[in-house]
Amino acid sequence: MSDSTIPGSFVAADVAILTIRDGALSVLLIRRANEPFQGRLALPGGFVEADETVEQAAARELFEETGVPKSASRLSNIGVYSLPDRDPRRRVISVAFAALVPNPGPDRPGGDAASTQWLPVDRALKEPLAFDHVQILEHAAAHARRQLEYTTDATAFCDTEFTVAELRRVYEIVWETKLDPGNFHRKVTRIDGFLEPTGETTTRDGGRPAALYTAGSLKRLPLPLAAGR
Amino acid sequence: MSDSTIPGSFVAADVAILTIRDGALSVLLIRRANEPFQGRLALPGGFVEADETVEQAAARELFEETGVPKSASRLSNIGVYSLPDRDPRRRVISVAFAALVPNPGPDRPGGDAASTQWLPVDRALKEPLAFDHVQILEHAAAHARRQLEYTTDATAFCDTEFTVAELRRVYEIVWETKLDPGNFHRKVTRIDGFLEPTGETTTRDGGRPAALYTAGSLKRLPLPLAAGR
DNA sequence: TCAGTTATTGTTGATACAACAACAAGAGCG
DNA sequence: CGCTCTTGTTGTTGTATCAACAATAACTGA
Repeated sequence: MSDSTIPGSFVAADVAILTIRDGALSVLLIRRANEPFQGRLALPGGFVEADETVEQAAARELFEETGVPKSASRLSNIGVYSLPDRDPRRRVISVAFAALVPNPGPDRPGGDAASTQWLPVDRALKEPLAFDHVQILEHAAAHARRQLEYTTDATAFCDTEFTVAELRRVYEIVWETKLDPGNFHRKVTRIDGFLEPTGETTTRDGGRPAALYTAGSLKRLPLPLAAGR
Repeated sequence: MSDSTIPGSFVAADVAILTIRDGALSVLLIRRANEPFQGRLALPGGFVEADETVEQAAARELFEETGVPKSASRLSNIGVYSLPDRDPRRRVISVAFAALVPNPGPDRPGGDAASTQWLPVDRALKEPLAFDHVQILEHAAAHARRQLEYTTDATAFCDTEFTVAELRRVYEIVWETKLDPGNFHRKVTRIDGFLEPTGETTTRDGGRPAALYTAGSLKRLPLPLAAGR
């Protein structure tokens, strides 16, 4: 604890805003207007202000770019990126978050319109993103995939009311697997606190009407939901 | 991304150095010599220097306090603590880590001797620790407990060579459960890459000689090791 | 009415696991 | 040396779980 030399830093919060679009896990990117990395695609982010926590800064970025209130998403810390030269100009330590949000629909970037765009994660990872954002995005995607095994976060990708099949599709897309509809249905409906039935049904996916559910209060699954077993 | 106002911060790395001592999950605490919180117990930590990452700063703290090289421990990021007033003097954002180290033996604090001490985590949590270190320690302990389910990190609490029973005791202590010796033995020895047999045996725990193992290359368990099931 | 589609529930054979029993291999002691 | 004590390791078995697949339910649209 050397209180004598105290090197100051700048702390930023960067957010990988993830959703399911057109059958693919996708991320919201912005095109940078300023140096450094002018013109490059980057994750939304900004400096942490004096009166806010890093979580609040991340939630602010999320809202500014998508209009999604923090309560309607699942925001989780995925790491700290602190290589001394990750920003060519000055030292910036970045705290990265992943935000899981429902499909925002056709195309209506909430914030500064033209400069933001959704891109499937696999394609985004091939882009020359600004800073170390390729690495951050890789970690965010891996984090989301793991998160789906142990938590109920998959519901964050769905609208407030959703069917079991819609939830199943989330897992199938993020994990890139096929899941047995019957077994999946039993599994998730049996877990107490995962899904709350609304009593309503819908036929929006065709076929027999499906019961509608909202996300329950359970956050952590008692038994992990496994892929391919 | 407001590049105009750039509020600087100080970034610190705090480390909850955990081990198994006297049958309890324990943490290394230091008694603070300076204000703020002079005289209070605190987690080891310090500011991140200009030329190092937060991980390097944490590893440096770990080595300074225990002499344990980073390679002999499992160091993992457990969160960022950034309430604006968590440090009464100036804004300090803390990146917290948990380090799992083998039992350091009777009592030989590597660093500045008299001011460091091991304390069982439950007792440490009742102390009025400096800053928000109670919260950090709570999270670190919870993190370690969860980590043991999904990863092979339990081996970090053992010496380089250890028996299956010694490993089992780690789980029993951290999870506060009893595990069936036979079933546990089968389970862990069946998992490929978890344990590497050395060919040697030991009778240091009494009874029939037990085979010695070293930690394998596997980091993440294919199936979680569950308590009470 | 019938075909098509999806939802939900049943059935079943294989598998995994917890509980417990049995056996192995040393130490200590008379 | 034989006996007991202790712990490690392997067997056995009834039960619970689960994946695979079949059957049925409830709608839409032709």
